Amino acid sequence: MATPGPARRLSESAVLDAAFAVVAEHGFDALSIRRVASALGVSPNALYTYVADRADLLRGMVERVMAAIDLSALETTTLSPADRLEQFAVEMRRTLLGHPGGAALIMTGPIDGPHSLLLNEALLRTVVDAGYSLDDAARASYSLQVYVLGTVMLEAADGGTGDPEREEALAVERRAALEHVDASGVPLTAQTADIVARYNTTEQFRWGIRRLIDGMLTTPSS
Amino acid sequence: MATPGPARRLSESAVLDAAFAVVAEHGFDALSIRRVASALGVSPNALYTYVADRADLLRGMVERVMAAIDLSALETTTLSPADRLEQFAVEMRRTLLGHPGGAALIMTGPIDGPHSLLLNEALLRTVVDAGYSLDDAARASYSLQVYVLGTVMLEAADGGTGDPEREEALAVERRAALEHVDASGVPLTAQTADIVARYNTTEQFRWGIRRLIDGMLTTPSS
DNA sequence: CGATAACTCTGCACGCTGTACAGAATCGAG
DNA sequence: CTCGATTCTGTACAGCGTGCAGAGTTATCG
Repeated sequence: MATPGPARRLSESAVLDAAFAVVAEHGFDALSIRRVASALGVSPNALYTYVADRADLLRGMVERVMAAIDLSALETTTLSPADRLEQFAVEMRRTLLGHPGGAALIMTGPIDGPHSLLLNEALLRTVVDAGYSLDDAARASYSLQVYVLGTVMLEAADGGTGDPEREEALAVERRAALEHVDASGVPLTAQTADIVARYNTTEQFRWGIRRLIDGMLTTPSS
Repeated sequence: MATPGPARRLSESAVLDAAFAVVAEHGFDALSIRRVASALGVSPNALYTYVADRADLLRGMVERVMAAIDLSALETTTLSPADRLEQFAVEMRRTLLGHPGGAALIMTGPIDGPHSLLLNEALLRTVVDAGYSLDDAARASYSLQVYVLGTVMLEAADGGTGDPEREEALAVERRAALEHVDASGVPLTAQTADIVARYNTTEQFRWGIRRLIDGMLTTPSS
């Protein structure tokens, strides 16, 4: 080894593993330096060898989650560019909601790590392939990310996990809750309760993202 | 008074005022029951008369922020429905980013208070006015909220406050940071650095929300 | 080989958090 | 006047991030 001192007993990767394990078992709110350390059988301050502070730990976790997103739908040339974008968006939403703490993590700070750049790059390639200018491709790429991340945030706040069964259960629950809303001030909302209850579903996500994509890919270049 | 016991020295409204004052002065991360209590010159536990717990305080604050959003653009019948939606979206983003802690607050839990319902209702009216079915109007209303809230979340994580000057300063800063990115793996991102640096600006927001709106209002009913 | 300097990890400490619990003070109703 | 409900204070506990001092381990240099 090139450096003096005792060999490290852990690695940043092991710390991240433990952090995700804590989130998976006890939930994102229970994530703490002390808990991760105890899961690793190590004193809390030992972690500061591997991460600068709690925020740095979160950055590392965000990077992991972003890396877990499968970009391959964007390269599936048998699909139209619009279909590629839609399929990728669905995949991105699914991954973020399914990953333990994924949704909570994307809200903890800027999303600008290496894997986020790669994701942006893959999106850019797809839109450019569709025949759009680089500038418009960049704007479209960001808008798509906005939509996906916004969805994930709202669904996570509502308790969603990406699991279809849970999605269905939440929709039923939400439908029941809407029965108790006073309809007098919000008649249209009351009339559309069946739709409102299903806001946080894959179908609604597809509905919106598809229209965003179509809006972006049909408007002539600015 | 109908109830026994000493008169209340505060009100939920006063507690919320103090909470926003704390956020305005010390930032959202410094918001705590104890700080709010001390700002009110009262012991921490006194707040529990007015709010059930910290989460309940946050709920109240979210409600306040949602109430601050001006819905009048949606009723401006001199504009086309699409223009009304766009103008409202811009206003909603501006309000959330400008309100102290507004962006952070919308990420703290579900957004389903009374004022959120009113906002949804006003959106529904506008889309229905444009000639769309109630069901599509509901879906469109949610999609627009997703886009606005997603934008606000990402911009807030990046340090945005809705202030145009700050927006400009952040764009310059971000442009400089992109110089140091290794362009080899992400050539298109590097080529579009001028756009990427301006992702979190009002222009980019208008670009995206307009295309979402157009995509929603031109696609025939499902 | 022995000294040195670098490095990892532990233990203690500080100030902060939300909030449970007990009790004092204050009031309206019987 | 008493009783019970209500508001607020004070104390206490378990937990948090992390600064600091020191013990132990190791590669490199004289």
